[in-house]
Amino acid sequence: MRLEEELQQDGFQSEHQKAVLNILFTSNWLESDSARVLKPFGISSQQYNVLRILKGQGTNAISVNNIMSRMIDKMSNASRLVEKLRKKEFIERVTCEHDRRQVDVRITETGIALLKEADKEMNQFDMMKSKLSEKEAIQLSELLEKIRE
Amino acid sequence: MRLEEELQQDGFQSEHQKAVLNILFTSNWLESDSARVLKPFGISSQQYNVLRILKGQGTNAISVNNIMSRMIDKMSNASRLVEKLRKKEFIERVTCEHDRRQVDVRITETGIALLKEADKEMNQFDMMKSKLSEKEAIQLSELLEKIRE
DNA sequence: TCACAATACGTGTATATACATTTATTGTTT
DNA sequence: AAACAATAAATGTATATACACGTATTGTGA
Repeated sequence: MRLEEELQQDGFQSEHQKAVLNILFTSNWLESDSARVLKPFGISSQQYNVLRILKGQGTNAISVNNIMSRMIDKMSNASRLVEKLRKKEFIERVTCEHDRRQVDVRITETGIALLKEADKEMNQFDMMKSKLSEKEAIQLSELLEKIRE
Repeated sequence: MRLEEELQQDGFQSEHQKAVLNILFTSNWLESDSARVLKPFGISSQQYNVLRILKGQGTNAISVNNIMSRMIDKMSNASRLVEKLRKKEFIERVTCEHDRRQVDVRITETGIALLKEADKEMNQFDMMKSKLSEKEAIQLSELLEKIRE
């Protein structure tokens, strides 16, 4: 849908301004969709993000810092997120031998099972595939990465 | 910067997944930049958004509902945002004659002055102009709007 | 080796946010 | 006109978040 209609405006200062607002708006749009899907599972999209990062590490335990550096939202409090996931038994802590400041974390079987169920409902990637060709997806990533140069 | 480096990953499941994560990451990146710029002015980026909407209306007062429908983040509590801006005297309320449920709001001189100062520092649009051509900005908006179809 | 900087993580606190509910007013139906 | 639905905005409340500061541990330079 055109941004002009979404924000009830007749126009924007420039195409550059419109592009910025489109990024922010689309991100919010995606975010609120995943919040809705994840709510029945009792996790936030940030917690989902952490679980996916940990699943990507398989049986490896990684540090809270390592998790943080892989998160989309760098500013979030990884420590508290991890604690919340631990209380729900989706992840577990492993004491790190060579550096006792560090807390290593890995996903549990329960966590993997949850992700499996949640991923069935999280159809954002399938949605994307129906909306954009692979070529267009690559183009989109290229444009966004150009902005962050 | 490439998303693989930003998130310390060697790859993604698909170009579609990468594109979704790129949208979320870039939005966060823009958002935290504006939060940093706006902090000295004592307003959040949502409050800035409301002020810009009201400035766009000139001397016209518009309802809280109207503001909400124009906001990027639809889920935010427009009522409370308006109250915060009013306390700082950046906006004022006008009692609506024909519908006393409604609260009309308009920007004050102080608010306009603040926006003027803040806009000097908010160089996201200039930044965008240096990173993307107008053609690319249009292309980016088109791709994002295609996703939301 | 001892002081001190650096690092990893946790916590305190003020503020923000999401969502449901409440209050006030207006529209509508009979 | 009375009863009830619909709408606009405010508020209550639980949770989330940002940011500064605290604590424990490790690295490092004199």
